[in-house]
Amino acid sequence: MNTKEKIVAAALDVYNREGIRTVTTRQIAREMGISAGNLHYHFKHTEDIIFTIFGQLQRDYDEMVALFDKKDLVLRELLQEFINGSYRLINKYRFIFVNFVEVCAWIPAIGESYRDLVMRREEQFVSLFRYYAELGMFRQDIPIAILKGFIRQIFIISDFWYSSFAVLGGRCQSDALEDYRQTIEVAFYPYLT
Amino acid sequence: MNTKEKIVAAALDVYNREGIRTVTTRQIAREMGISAGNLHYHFKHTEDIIFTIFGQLQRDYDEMVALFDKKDLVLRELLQEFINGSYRLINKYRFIFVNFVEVCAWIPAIGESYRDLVMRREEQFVSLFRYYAELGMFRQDIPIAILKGFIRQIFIISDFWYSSFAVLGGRCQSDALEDYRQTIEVAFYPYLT
DNA sequence: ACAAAATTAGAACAATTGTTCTAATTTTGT
DNA sequence: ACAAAATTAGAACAATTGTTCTAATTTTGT
Repeated sequence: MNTKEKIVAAALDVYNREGIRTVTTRQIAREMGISAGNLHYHFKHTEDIIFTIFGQLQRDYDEMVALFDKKDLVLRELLQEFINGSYRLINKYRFIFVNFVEVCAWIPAIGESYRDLVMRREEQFVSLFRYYAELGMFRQDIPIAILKGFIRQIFIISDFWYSSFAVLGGRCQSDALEDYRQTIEVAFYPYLT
Repeated sequence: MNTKEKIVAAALDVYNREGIRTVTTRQIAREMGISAGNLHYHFKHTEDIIFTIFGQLQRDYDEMVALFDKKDLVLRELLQEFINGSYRLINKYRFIFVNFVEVCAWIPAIGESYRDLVMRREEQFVSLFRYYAELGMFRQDIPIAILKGFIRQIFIISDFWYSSFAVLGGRCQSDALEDYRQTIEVAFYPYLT
């Protein structure tokens, strides 16, 4: 791992731990035992670090989705894979989810990139649900408007479940995954056959 | 409106507009045409302003709920009142919702106060749904675990819908309410009879 | 009317911030 | 082996921050 990668890893760690509000580039540098000057040699601006982290999140996400496609799963299996996989990402990059609006206002390219991702995701979900509806695993009597609303719901829950969990005072890791699983499953419950 | 109230109003306005990340007490003071020294005469610390705003949000919320209780509504009417009322609050205090985790980490009293509110809200919802289930307006066959999960879902959506809307690039006010209404209604859809 | 208290503006302070600059050291390609 | 390029530490900079201090002005209670 070269210095640039180490900076990204350290920044992710510190941001997750303390939030973007109070963390400084000096603190990130100190934490990893390099000078602030050196950090800014590799990343001229703080935004550049965060933008790099966001890029990593997107690559991780695409990788996860590609993995699902290969496996050809039953809907309930896919749901479990989705829960485990998305939880891992949400937890790994939680500071971004916790500060999503501010980050997008600060670095507009992240907002644009996210909106692209969401549009792709939405289509994937629609065709996925159609596929499982034909296999009799997903309800067939759902109007498209409701279906899109349901997908929107899943996005809100998966993007902001961590924020809610954190605000409610959740700490323990094992509780966290169970809480996330429960929340997503309940959202799906009325739509499964 | 005395100076103290004016400061709170101006702060709410500026925070909603620009987010807590970049706004300074100097900027709030400048915006309302008073000196920074004067602002800090009324609020020694920045946290005190935010804590006051959060107190206002809670009073507004309690007021809204009390209004519902008086009216003795049919479930679908109540749902509409809830959507309109909660939207008004979410929009009025949007900067808090957008920075909920950071605000709670910064000012622990807000987190504690919110957790109290959520516990009260949860009980209210359970007994409300029981009441409407007896009247045949809400499904009676929902296990309590699912019901609690559904309530959790509603909280996540109402607390973070704005964040999602903002990140998706939503701007226009009229679109916003419709989007919120649609999202909440779809969440309720499978549980109404 | 007038003393005491409350409010105000503006200067001042000490700390911190992101970033740049400089000079030294290390690594790389040949 | 050695010149050029990349990396590093640490000092330096200019701007900004929340907050305090001081002295003036305004309001309040009697």
